[in-house]
Amino acid sequence: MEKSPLHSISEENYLKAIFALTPTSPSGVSTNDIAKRLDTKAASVTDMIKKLADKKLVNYKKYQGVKLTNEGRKVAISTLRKHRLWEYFLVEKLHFKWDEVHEIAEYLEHINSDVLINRLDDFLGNPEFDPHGDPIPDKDGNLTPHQNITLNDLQKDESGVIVGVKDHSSAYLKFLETNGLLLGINVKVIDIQEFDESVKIIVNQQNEISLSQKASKNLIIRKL
Amino acid sequence: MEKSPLHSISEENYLKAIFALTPTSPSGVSTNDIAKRLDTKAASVTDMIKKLADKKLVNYKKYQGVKLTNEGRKVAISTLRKHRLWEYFLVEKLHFKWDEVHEIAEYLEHINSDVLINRLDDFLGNPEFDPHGDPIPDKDGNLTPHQNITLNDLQKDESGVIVGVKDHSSAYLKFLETNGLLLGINVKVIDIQEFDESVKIIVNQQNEISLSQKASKNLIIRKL
DNA sequence: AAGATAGTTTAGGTAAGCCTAAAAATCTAA
DNA sequence: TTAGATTTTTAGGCTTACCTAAACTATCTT
Ligand SMILES: [Mn+2]
Ligand SMILES: [Mn+2]
Ligand SMILES: [Mn+2]
Ligand SMILES: [Mn+2]
Repeated sequence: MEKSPLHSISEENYLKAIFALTPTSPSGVSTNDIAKRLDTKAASVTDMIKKLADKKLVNYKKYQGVKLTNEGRKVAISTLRKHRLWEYFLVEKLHFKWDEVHEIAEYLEHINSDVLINRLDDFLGNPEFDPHGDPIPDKDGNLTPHQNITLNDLQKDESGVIVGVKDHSSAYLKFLETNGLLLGINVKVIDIQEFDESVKIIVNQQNEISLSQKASKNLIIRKL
Repeated sequence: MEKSPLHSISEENYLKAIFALTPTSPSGVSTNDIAKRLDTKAASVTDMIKKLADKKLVNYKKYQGVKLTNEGRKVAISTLRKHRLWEYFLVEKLHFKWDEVHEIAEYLEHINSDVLINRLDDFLGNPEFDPHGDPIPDKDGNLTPHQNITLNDLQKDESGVIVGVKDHSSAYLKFLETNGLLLGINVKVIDIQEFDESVKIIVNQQNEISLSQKASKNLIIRKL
């Protein structure tokens, strides 16, 4: 008798997607949004939602969108924990760049062994944030949510420290890296253009660069 | 357009099983042997063998058993490399015992990223042997085969060093551990019972213990 | 309030990887 | 050398996770 996993890889990916989309659709995540995020078709999403509802991982009423149950949220957070710990491992121990780790972690996150992930956590020194500044849930599923102030919210002459990114695309992360915009770096807004909301900033009290609104609204900041 | 892996997890497991069974059935590995090793049914094996033959990973003639092609052997060895490197990681970095790592490595071995596995290899210091004494293939697929002399082959008063195990079961590994029979340990045969081929040995020039033939023929030795 | 449109579900189908039961091939041993 | 046993293959089914096309529901526009 082989012990089969409680949740399939697909189920875990759906739960994680619903969890991620919940803040912007708290009244119910739509079929289409899930389909877009998982690069699949709406009909497939409806299929899977029914299975998740049968397993009591989501609450679902036709045409009303979907919400995680407590149990579903637990699975999503546990998957996030694994994803972020593996990302941290890849960057800190195997010297990957922060734009190279997401895809590999998409696979590693589905290795389900509590012993494994807790030992990895200890081996890494119980890190609080992943390489993109996202908080790593602890083994009891506690997740300190990000503050949501971005560079775009700063006024002229205000400064802050980079603590995370909202856009995890390789293109964006590479762009940040070439401009020295890494976690922990100090930024000060010295000018804001009205017409396109682009900002001129000083990076680390040294270089002066200018960022589009799209770039600045994806950079999470702790105000100083 | 998602890039889908060249070989499925199932395909990799079949290729690994065929590779492992080849030494004892060089003229062709039988359907039943594969089924037993993978804990599946003969009919399922026939299905998969056909798929592998279509992909030119094995040569197959009905009722004649199956042999790996060069390409198939490459995939098998690459999977072994991953399996053994992850086992080494689990024992050396996460402090698992040697009897606890196999199952987890069964999953980790299917994460297919050359960059990942080569960086892991470097991080671990390019180990040559896994926690069970099995050789780890290098990145070009070179695999130094084990010598096959076991404790059972030693004559009275001969001694050797433990370099591996043939039986990887948790029961056997735990038994060895409680008797101090670990890799690198010195053993000397001081008596052999004719009637049941059990041996009395001295472990590490200290403890005297007695081993059944079943126990001694699964312990790989380098003669001194 | 009705029709157009956008979003969602259903219907029906596919491929992978497994299964049981039955048929066919091969091996073994008298 | 041939009957019986064993092994292997085939036939037909199942589940998961996808898909397209068509039908349905909800929402927006006039
Ligand atoms: Mn994933
Ligand atoms: Mn991340
Ligand atoms: Mn495996
Ligand atoms: Mn091993």
